[in-house]
Amino acid sequence: MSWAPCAAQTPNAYVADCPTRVVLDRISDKWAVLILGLLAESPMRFNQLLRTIQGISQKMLSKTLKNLERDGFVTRTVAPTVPVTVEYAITDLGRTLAATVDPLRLWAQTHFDAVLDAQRRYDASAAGTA
Amino acid sequence: MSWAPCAAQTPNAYVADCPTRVVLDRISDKWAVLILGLLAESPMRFNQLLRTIQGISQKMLSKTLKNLERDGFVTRTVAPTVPVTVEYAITDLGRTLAATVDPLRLWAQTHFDAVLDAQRRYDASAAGTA
DNA sequence: CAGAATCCTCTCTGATACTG
DNA sequence: CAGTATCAGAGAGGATTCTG
Repeated sequence: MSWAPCAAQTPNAYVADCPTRVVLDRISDKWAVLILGLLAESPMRFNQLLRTIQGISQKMLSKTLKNLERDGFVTRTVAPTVPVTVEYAITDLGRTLAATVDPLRLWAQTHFDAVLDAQRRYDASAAGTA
Repeated sequence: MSWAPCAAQTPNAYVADCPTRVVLDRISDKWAVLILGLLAESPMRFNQLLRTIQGISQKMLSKTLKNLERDGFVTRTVAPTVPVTVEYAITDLGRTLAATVDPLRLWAQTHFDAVLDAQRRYDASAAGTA
């Protein structure tokens, strides 16, 4: 709902770029990338993720996992043990996404200081402006 | 405020990865990537961007540009013409970010169908589950 | 263990009106 | 032209409670 940018009819390729927005929206999920990264290392169970991430609510974990599963990035496997056991694992598709997002992590680490510097400069001059 | 994941003390590298989150949060700004992409092609003025993007509100454009400027991704240049003219341009830092995000665009375009397929399958089976 | 359902708050965002 | 200020609605997300 409300895919405004998709309706834009400008000749610019970036504007009408819907698939990109879909992906970016998933990436922007505060926890999605984090979970994907964890699952890329090894499959995990629900409460295991809940404990590992620590800061995520049960609701958000549930919701995020559901989204990731829906997009085909992770699989959900239920083992009919006594207290039911559910394991989440990354898919091949999810793995390619994780691999694509990874450079962003490196960029962030590399340019983090530059960004912080820019912010400090901006805030300093903005203080005088206001 | 509320940087929960930063507070997590797990041994996993992904969890405490703050710079990544900062970058992802900026990327997740619905319009930030779009604007950055436009400015990467050529500098633009405020209303020019407003008209080009078409679907963004003036408020969001203003806010997003301010954020991008604060992070050092774009510059804001005021020309003291009769009705004041403001030009926004991408910086070198912004350009490296745009370049890093670009693979994500390609990934999105390449795997968009796979994601849609996964969603359809999920929705179909979910219908039976519910 | 692995969630679903409920409540409630707080932010994001759009629409509208005003300014230099 | 290039914004800022204000109001109001929608939705994200946390805390808590309950279930199979």
